[in-house]
Amino acid sequence: MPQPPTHRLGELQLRILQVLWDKAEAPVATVHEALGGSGVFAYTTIATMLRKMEDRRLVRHRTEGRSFIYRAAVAADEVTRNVADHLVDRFFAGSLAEAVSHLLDTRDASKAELVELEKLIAARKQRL
Amino acid sequence: MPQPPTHRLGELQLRILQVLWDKAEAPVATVHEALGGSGVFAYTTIATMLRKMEDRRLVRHRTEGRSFIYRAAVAADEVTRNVADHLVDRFFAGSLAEAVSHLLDTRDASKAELVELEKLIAARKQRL
DNA sequence: ACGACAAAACTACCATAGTAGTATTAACGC
DNA sequence: GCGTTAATACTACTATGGTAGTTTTGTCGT
Repeated sequence: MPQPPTHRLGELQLRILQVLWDKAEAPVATVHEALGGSGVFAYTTIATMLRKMEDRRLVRHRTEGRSFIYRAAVAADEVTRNVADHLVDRFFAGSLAEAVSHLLDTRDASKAELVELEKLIAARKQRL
Repeated sequence: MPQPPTHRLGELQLRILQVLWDKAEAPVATVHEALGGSGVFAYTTIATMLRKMEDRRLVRHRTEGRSFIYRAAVAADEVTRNVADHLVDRFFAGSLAEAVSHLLDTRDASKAELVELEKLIAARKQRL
């Protein structure tokens, strides 16, 4: 089965997946609610999107009574990895350091964050 | 002028922008060539895309003789920042450390890279 | 002046994301 | 049984990215 190209998901698709990752599984109504309810999206919008996403094998469903209970068919890690990799490749010519440098530049990291990053890196150096 | 939403550019658009960032300005033919010439894209594909991108204010052009000389209307930094921010927000709930951690996990960074990152972070700590 | 050429303009597709109204169906309460 | 309701199914439409053929136009060499 060709994994769907997860590095190019739309905004809504992502949000839907995040709900499903969070809840493991959920009927349409729950996803709809989690995304802000009818003030934000029509119920049918979510239902339609879920159906389209099932075509693309991003989610699956089982039936319970007359309801479809959906769950994600791609792992959060998987998607995150694809997106992040893609980003680093496209914008930083594959250079991790450049990518991080840019992140530090533009999100002005706090002292605490920097310390945490140092710890991360130290830990990783150990592991080599 | 509402900046165009640069965090959602297509692959080709990105590649075109990268050529223009690299060359400052260029006629269609040059962009076309830089992207691999007719073996990869028809000339008209690039021309059409550039026109669409001008509609969306991603590029601008001036006329020289009968040729359009295009240049990027969005800065590389700008776009990179938007995309990276978007990524961190969407996937890591805004946590820079989480984002970097994930990057380290999945791209198994070399020792040299880790050292470089340490330097980056040290330098940044100084600057606070 | 005229024809060749090169450039842009126009047109036309396809795919996918997003959005949502309308139709259908099926179960449940009464 | 029958109607209400809640669910999915169907349909339709907009926007955008990608792709490229066809047409028009303008300039340059002869």
